[in-house]
This record gives sequence, structure tokens and C-alpha cells, in this order.
Amino acid sequence: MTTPPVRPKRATVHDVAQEAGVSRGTVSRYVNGDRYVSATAREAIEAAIAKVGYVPNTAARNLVMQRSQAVGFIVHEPHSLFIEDPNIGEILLGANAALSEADHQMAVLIADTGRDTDRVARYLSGGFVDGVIIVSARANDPITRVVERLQLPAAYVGHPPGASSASFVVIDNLGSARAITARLVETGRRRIGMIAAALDRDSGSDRLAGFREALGERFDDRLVEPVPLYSYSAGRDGMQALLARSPDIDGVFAASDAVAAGAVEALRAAGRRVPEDVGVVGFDDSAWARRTLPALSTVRQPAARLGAEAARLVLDRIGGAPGGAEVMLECETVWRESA
Amino acid sequence: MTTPPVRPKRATVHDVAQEAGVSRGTVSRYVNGDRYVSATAREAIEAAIAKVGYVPNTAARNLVMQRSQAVGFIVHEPHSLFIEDPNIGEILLGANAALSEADHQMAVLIADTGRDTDRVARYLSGGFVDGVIIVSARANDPITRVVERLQLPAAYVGHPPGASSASFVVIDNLGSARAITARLVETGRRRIGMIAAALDRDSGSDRLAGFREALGERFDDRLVEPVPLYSYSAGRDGMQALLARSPDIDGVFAASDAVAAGAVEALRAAGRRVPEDVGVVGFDDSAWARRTLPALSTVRQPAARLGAEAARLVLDRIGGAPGGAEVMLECETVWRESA
DNA sequence: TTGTACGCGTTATCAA
DNA sequence: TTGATAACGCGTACAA
Repeated sequence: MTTPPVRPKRATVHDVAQEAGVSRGTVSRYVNGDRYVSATAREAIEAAIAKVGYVPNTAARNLVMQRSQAVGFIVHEPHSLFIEDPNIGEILLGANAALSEADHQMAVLIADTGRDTDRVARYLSGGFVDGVIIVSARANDPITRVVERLQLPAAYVGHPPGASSASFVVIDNLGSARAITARLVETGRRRIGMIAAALDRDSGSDRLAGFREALGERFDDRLVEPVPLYSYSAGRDGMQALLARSPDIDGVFAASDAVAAGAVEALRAAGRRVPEDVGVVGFDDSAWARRTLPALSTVRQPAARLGAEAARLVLDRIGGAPGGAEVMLECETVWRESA
Repeated sequence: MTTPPVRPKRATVHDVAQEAGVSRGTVSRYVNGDRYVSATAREAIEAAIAKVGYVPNTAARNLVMQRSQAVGFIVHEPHSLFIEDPNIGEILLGANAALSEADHQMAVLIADTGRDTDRVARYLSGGFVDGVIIVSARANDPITRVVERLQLPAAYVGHPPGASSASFVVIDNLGSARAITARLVETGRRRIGMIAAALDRDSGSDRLAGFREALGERFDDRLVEPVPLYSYSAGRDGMQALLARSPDIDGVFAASDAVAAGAVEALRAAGRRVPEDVGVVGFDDSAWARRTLPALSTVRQPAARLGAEAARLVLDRIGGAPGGAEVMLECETVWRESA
């Protein structure tokens, strides 16, 4: 039988009160910054706290306050993608920084398999968190439903999953797509096409809309190839289709870096040089962008700020602010070698 | 004045007891799997729990149990490095998975600036965690000292910071260095050198020892260039020195990928081709390895397992197991284009 | 301005 | 096997 290691006993309000010669109520008031506490008492308490090394007990405080001082950070992506995508890591960091600034604990919840989903749902129902930040939610998935049922304060980063009382922080997909397309135009390309992915999602259709706006008169919908997913293979297939339909194409806006990487591959296979013959731009500034040869010109999301804003939004909601807030963040165009 | 959103009241043991017509004690026993509970009571309680939707309150449980069911994951690296280094991300994920498997919450604590360090130290003293996993600790830094003083159960991944009652999980630096050096020998290189970084740390000296073992008779210490840090610039400088001293060098083992990347740069500047003229191998399989041209042959750490093992070790310590355990994990050689 | 006393939801002890 | 009841450490009406 192993016995737990003996840990130094922690001082309590009681100890401080005794040491300072006041009541526990007064100590508690001092600790919580209540204004009704005399200078004499204050000093005695300060000295006592320093002497006994008092630190408030969170469990007790949370119990009586009926809160957990924690917010969940829910990721739907599979583990591998979590590691690959620098955006998610940075969003996480940004959120964590903002949260701990506000003395809140962040609990990372990853919902990959169905079993994970159950665990997360249970966790949420258990009152372990006062609110949640949800990244990459899919339209009405189990987790979103649990969150709604529980009326748990929530902030989504990314696509709003239908009507709800939650808050959202999104990037300006439309404006960013317009900006990078415009930049592509400036390089002198005349026949610019787009591989438009995931048109059933806001991000997808907004990127297409931005592309269209940037081209104005010159927009030609035969140069738009819709593909279902933001994936490498979708990009390759889409590029092949585009090439077959319009061999004179000299510029491509791919809806994501993975799509762009696939497009570059298809171009290479068809004997076109990038960027000499065809300029290619992507979106996301994910690992793909730097790994691809040549490195992709793309759109960088302000990931850390995305996380920080999401944190601010849940915190507001937890504090009682009305839901439905939506903040949109601008992105930055990063120009590399692919166009 | 905003009012907090009204959240559905959670059911308590009391509610369940009332509903089931038994006492709170019995319900508690049932919930905690105590064997003294009759079949009749069990059934009534199960029905009651399902009916009122009972979920235990952690704050209350932790309060009375005198624990937090949380373990801290402490990272010393600067934020940027945290994002760059895929290893840390994967270690984190591995630890998180193991921890939540054991119903423990993971709190990510990043100690970058001095201010962060204070915050983390306070957090630790606050009893918010039952134990900690520490990544990349530096010898006797403030955090390590706090952990020791608090006698907080701890597991280090990486270099043991001197004597302590903690547990460690490390990778087999020596064996891995020996293996990749041997592989480099097999490619037919005759004059193999090493840029040996951080010889004041176990990882550094073990990698050198492995290199030496692999070369055996053919080891020549004029082909070893010690550099202080695991950095790009140290790699470049080290390679220049090596090149000046032994122009006929045709193989290099760099103590880390960053060092290797610097070495490749220096080689290119000197007009040597990689891998044709000189074969280069690194260590870590960090982002450098894939970003470098040509991509580096290197050693991959079993990062997720590193995290999982560390989690298991803290959990053991928290459970009362004696400290001082050390587990060593084998690495895998990944062969790319640089050698 | 301060002290008293109660309640937050659990677990644990001890009689029954 | 079960039911009272006492902690656990804290915030906060309420009374003083």
C-alpha cells in the first residue's frame, strides 16, 4: 500500500483571521477587495497573509460561487490536423493568454472520434466549465447541440453554426479573397481562374464572392471550378479540369493552401511552370504554404488575435453580456514565390 | 447592469436521494462504487439519477477530497518556439490524452517572460494542480525550485535538472545518435564530422557519445566542433570551422535540425553540394527538417508517447508511488534527401 | 466597519 | 447495509 506524499498544509482564511486577530468575514472581505475594511484591519491582515502564506482555495470558492473559473477550448479536427495546422495552435495560445489574464483556466477538449464526443459532452454537462470556445464547428454536430441545450456561454471561431445565442469571431474571407486576387491581377495575369472549395460553407462562398468582386468586369464563370473539399486532391482535380477547359489560364486563386498545393502539382504534371507560366495563390498560410515548391503566396489569418477575441467574447457572455456579438478580423496578404 | 444568463439548476446528491427514497450517504456510496449498497437501492438510485440528470459537482468533491484533479503542463520555451516545434505540440497532445483518460484536467502553463514565471509560481502554490509535467526545464530555474519546495509531484520530459524526487522520461540520445551516424557511415562517407552542441547538457554529451561509439576506430576528435547552442547560427559557424580545418569532410552529424540547417547553409556558401559532396543528418525532426533544402535526414522523437509516459509518471507520483522513476524511449531514424 | 452564522455539494465517520 | 452528521474552505446576508 503506497501512501500519498505528505504535502505542506495550506493556510486558510481561518488561520489568517486568527493570526490577524479579526474575524474570518473581515479577511474574506479584504481578499475580495470589499471596501468596508479599516486601515488597521487591512494592515494586520496583510501581515498575517504574508506570514502564514495564505492562498485562496479555488475549489471552495468555486463551490460557493457556483462557477468553475474555467472555459473549454473545443477542437473538432482530428489530432493530426491539430498538429499540422499552425493556425489552431496559435489560436489556442492566443485564447490561453487572454483567459489566464482574466484568471480563467483553459481546458483543451479534443473531439476527434465519436467516443471523444461523448466524453466532451459529459464534461460539458458536468459543469466543469463556465463557457466554451469552439473551433471549426460543423453545422449542428452533437457538441454544438449540447452547448445549446445547456445554454452554455459560447464563442465560435469560424463559421457560425446556424442561429444561436452565441458570439462569433470570424476572418474577413471576402475582403481577403478580394485583396489577394487584386494583387494577382497586378502581377499582370490576364486569365485568372479559381478553384472554389466548400461552397456550402460561408468561408467557401465568401472567398468566391471576393474573387468575383476583385475581377469585376473580367470575371468569367467558366474559369471557376467548384470542388467539394479544402483538400490537396480536390485541388489537383480542379486544376486539371480548369486546364482542360481553358488551356490559356495564367493565374489561379485556390480556396486554401492545400488546394493550391494540389493545383501546383497538377500544373507541374501538365508541364506548366509556377510562377513563370501560371501564378498561384492560396489561403490560410498553413504548413502547406511553406512546404510547397515554390512557397505559396497566401492569406495569413491573425490567429492569435482570433483566439484572444474569442476568449474575450466568452468572458463577456459569462459576465452576463447578451449573445450574438460578431467580430470580424482582417487578414494579411503574404507574398512568396508562387505568384 | 447585465444579469448572468439563467442556467438550468443542476441536480445534487440530495435530489437523487430524495427521488430514490434513500439517504445522501447511500447515493454517494453508489456513485463512488462502494460495494455496500443493496440491489434495491442501486436500482432506485439509477432510476433517480437518470430522471433528474445528476452529474457530480467537481468543486464540492475536490474540496472535500483535498485535491484538484488537474495537472499542470509547464512549458519554458518562448511562445514562438512553442508553435514552431511540432514536438512540443505532440507531447502536449499525448499528455492530454493520457490525462483525460485518467479523468484529470490538464492546465497548460507557459513560462516565457519573468512575469509569466511569477504567475505560474503563484498558480502552483495555489494548489490548483495535484502535479506537474515539465518540458524543457533549465537547470535550477525558479519554477523547478518552486516545484521542489512545494514537493509537488512532478515528471520531467527531457533533461533531469539535478537531483530531485521527481520522475523523468527521456529519449535515448546516445542510441539514436549512434544509429543515425551508423546509417551515415553506410552511405559510404569516409570523413564524418560532428557539430556537437550544448555539451553541458545530457542531451548534448549523449549525442556526441553515440557519434563516437558508431565511429569506433575511425573516430577523430579533430572532426568534432563543439558549439554552445542548438541554433541555426551555431550550426553555420560550426560548419565553417569544420570546413576550414578539414576540407575533405564528406559527412556531418549535426546535433539538432536547426544546427543542421545552419550547416547546410554554410556548405552551400562554400560551394559544396548536399548530399552529393557532403551528407548531412540532424536530430529532432523539427520544422527545420522539412523546411531545409534538401529536406534533412534526422531522428524523430516519439513525441506523443513522451507526453503519455510523462502523464503516467505524474499520475503514479500523485497516487503515492515513490519518485525517481526514469523511462527511456527509443527514437526512429527518418531518412530524407540530405544524406 | 465588523462579527456571526448559514449554505454551497461532497465524502467520511460512526451508530444503528 | 443504511442514515445522520460532521467536516472541507469560502462568500455573504444579517445583525451588531
